[in-house]
Amino acid sequence: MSHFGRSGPPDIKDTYSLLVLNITFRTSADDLYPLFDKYGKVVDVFIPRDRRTGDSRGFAFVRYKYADEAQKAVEKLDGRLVDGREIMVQFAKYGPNAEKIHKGRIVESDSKSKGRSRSRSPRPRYRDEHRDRDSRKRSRSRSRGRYDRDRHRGKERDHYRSRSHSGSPDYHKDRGRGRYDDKRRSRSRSYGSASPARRSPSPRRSPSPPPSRGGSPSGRNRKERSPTPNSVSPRGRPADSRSQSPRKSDADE
DNA sequence: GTTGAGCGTT
Repeated sequence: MSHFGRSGPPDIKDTYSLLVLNITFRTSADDLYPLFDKYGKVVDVFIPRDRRTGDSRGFAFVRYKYADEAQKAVEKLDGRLVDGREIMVQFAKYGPNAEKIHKGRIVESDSKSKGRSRSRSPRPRYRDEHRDRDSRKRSRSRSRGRYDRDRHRGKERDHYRSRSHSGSPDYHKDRGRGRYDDKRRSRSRSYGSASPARRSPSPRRSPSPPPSRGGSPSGRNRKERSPTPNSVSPRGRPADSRSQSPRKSDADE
């Protein structure tokens, strides 16, 4: 039975939290308890799950009674194949008892460990090295982003929709910001990738360096505002094909 | 039914 996490935190005054990552979405605390308990005294195993779906997030927290045991479990269970997947066990960095861990310095060396000649591994993550770091980072915006975005977007949109379809300054702001960000990023990349020297042969001599953000927006702003201040729509948006021909549904909705 | 970097609840 999984009485872990359901009864809440038993006692974190003298327990060390271990973070288990890379676990399968089907792995439960009961499955990790015996595995971790074998290496030391596990006080509690908690696996954060989604409130809406109730599915595991893919990581679990294992609380050990002693640091030496926890460390041992980390070295032993870290990289262990669980449910067909290699799990990553490491000391919890953030959490309710993070302070304790930081103070106790369990990861470094304890009075108990001191006497013991334990050559702790320099944490050589062969897995990470083998795997492409870029790919990892890129894939990062998938599961998490999806959930977060879906949740936030749906809520916000619903809220606005519920209130009124007209008068949404935030909506415009959000959209403009997103687009601006994209454009800026694209340009920024071009500069460094295409030919920075050509665009900026003498950066230090240049009296007006490329404004990144807030530095001197007048450069771009003035350009749009100076030429055709009257052309701009009353809404404050320049003539745009998209805005010029709004969908009927837009007005309807 | 899917996903895969990270940090936690009664």
